[in-house]
Amino acid sequence: MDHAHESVDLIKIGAFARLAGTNLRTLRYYEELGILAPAARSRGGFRYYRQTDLHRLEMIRGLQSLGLQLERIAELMCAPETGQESHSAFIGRVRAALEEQETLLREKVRELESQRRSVRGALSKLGECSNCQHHPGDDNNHCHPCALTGESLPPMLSALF
Amino acid sequence: MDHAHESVDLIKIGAFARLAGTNLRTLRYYEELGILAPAARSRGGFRYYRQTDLHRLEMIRGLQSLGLQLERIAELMCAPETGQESHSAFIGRVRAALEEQETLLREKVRELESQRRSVRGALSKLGECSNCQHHPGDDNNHCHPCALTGESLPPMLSALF
DNA sequence: TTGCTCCTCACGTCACGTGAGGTGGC
DNA sequence: TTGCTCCTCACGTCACGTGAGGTGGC
Repeated sequence: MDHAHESVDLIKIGAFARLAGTNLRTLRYYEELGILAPAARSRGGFRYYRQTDLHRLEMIRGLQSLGLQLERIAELMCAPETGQESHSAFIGRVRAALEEQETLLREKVRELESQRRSVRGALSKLGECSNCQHHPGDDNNHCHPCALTGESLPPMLSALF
Repeated sequence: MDHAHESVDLIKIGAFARLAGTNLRTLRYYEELGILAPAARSRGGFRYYRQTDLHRLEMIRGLQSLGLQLERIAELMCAPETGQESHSAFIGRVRAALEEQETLLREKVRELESQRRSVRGALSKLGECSNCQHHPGDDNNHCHPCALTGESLPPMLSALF
């Protein structure tokens, strides 16, 4: 348990947090939930992390940014030591986790690209608005429909008018 | 204030939430923060929303999924009625909000594409692992480096080994 | 009038943020 | 020994979740 001094690349929580762009509280919370445990503890209770655990942390952060809760992330990324498990079963779990993430990433990218098209559409319509004497307000139903074209506004403009 | 019955397309909070795929608590919270106010209230206090406000809600949700806090979203999407403001100043604010969103979307998509390449790399390497007799564990430094190739694992595999 | 929807508190939760007060490590 | 880092509580916060108890609307 206490071989911090004999291992090669263990670093303390502060350095680990800096390298990862996060902070101490978050790392302690992840340990509490069993998502990311330090490789060792010193006699005094100091946490020591492996540099390779930076990749694990990056994966956790990536899954969080996709909207997953930490409990779900813990399931997907559960430690290898789940009882006595065959090699192929372990590989299967890893593959399933990666494929799940792939699916989520694909869907999210599609969603964001669609949002982006919507924003671009609004920006291009906004070019006309700057040369228009009509103001969005209660009187003209917030420019719905547009007085120039008679068409309804792009959704992202409707959101702001 | 109380012209719910004379307006055309006002709907109650339940129908609005269903159409938007959200719930009542969230809508009430957005009103409390001043991000999304109902167009009208009935005598009894019932909230009435415009269908066009669905677009506003979608924009809020989109910005949230990019990691923005509601306070920041409130600033970006602040209502037109900010004192006496010129037409061009208002258009300028709208353009700034849309351009900010465009930038955030562009960056996020790049980030997700990069994550996706990383996941794909891990999945392809995992094909080799299923035919390998080595197990990741404390004894072999969790397959770091890989016993077959001598190279370090793809980050997303390192995260799970 | 009945039933469904909506109302306002108000306490709970998740993922941390932020000190208080104390100790470890080179 | 000094200074910086780390430790464990523990209360606060943001964005809601989830009832309790009561009233509005067709």
